[in-house]
Amino acid sequence: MPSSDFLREASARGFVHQCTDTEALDAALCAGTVSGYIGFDCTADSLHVGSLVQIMLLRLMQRHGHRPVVLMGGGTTRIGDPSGKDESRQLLSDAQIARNMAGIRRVFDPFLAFGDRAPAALMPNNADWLDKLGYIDLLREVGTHFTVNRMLTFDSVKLRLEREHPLTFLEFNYMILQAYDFRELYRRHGVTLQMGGSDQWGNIVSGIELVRRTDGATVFGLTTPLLTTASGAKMGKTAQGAVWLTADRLSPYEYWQFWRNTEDADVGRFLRLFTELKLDEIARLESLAGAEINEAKKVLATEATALAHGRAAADQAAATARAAFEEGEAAATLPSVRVAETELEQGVPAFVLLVDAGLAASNSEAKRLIRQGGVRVNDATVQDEWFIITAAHLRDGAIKLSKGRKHHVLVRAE
RNA sequence: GGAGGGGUGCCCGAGAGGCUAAAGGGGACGGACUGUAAAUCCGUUGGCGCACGCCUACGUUGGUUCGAAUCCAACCCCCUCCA
Repeated sequence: MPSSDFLREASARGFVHQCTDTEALDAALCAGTVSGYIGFDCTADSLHVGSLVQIMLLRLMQRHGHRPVVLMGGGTTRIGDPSGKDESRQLLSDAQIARNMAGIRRVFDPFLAFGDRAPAALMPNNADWLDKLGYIDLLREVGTHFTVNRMLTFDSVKLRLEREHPLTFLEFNYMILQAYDFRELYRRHGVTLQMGGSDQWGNIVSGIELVRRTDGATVFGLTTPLLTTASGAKMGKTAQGAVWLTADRLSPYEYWQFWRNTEDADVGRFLRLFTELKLDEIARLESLAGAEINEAKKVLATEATALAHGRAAADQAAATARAAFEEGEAAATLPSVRVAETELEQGVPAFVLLVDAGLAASNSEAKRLIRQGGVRVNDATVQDEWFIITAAHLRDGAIKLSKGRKHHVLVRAE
């Protein structure tokens, strides 16, 4: 059992997959403030739940008085992470990267305190040092510490070679750049811990060794488990796409819904990782049997939403869902679309409204949905694919349009 | 630079002149069953005011043909081996 608060809670909550030296890290955490970092690529202007474990881990550090460091991969993104498959990654412009970085910064605001609070979070950008690197200098100074023999043994490399999938030299160099990042953060900010997903293990270890060889310092690495749902699916994909952490990409209500629809078997694990409820409370919630566990899912949804979007938005999302699902009412806070009043008075085919409301991608799809009995207007199933919706369907100024059991949109006249 | 293999729908992957809007699987969506869960079963899965019609689609551009994802040419990209 680790004696540092941070490590003890991190392992109890399921954040720890592997650690380079648990005891020594634990001792360092007990001795004083530790700065730990996780790197993020700047390939989009927001992050999705796929990164949430890492974000929560940084937050956990800060809660226990340590300094979280968010490394923006401004430099590495200029090259483009080659780990994707055959897709030709389009190079992002510097302006786009800058924009993405600003967007990602926003993601962290609710999770970390950057200001002047004691161990304020930092957000350096590796472009600050990578851009200036001279190739020959790097080879002489860093390259000598890496043996190809060793590099070939890393899983990321080995798997590729075994499966006879191409591995570009650029990709092969990635671990060197990442190792360089670690050393740079150690030198600039005294960062002694790198965290990341379990797939980062090799890269992290490389950094640790580089720091030890060139600077004679002992630094640590810690990885989080790879997250999949209990039924094996990748975390964070939903009908509409990725589950984004910012409201401009995904509304708090939909974010809440995502967590509400967690599989039974994942509830306990997710409560530990993605909420800050006490562990005994979580134990109680996850032990709920049968339909009771829905209560736990609601708590999970509300707590997780509160972290990303604030308590008020989370409560409102919960209330909206309660009204829509448990009372069968059209809560005024459901997502809504506006339609011209005149149009509504003349009557609009239901399939057209479905498309306008974003519930269907095309008229064909909308009609298909109706044919399959998946569409309801004010909770009455639409039978005819040419069904016309008129102002007469308005209830309190809105029409509740539903697709399937879970998707509701209010159509308002204007 | 040389030799060979390949680029198909959201993804994987069949097809090798008309019967192909393109098998099969995955994913996704809808329905049934439920608990806004999982598993299971059924259905759907290019667009178009849309049932036998039109348009768009098998790397790109041209060509052969009554007719091309399928044949030919050039080009682009990827992979393997050789130099």
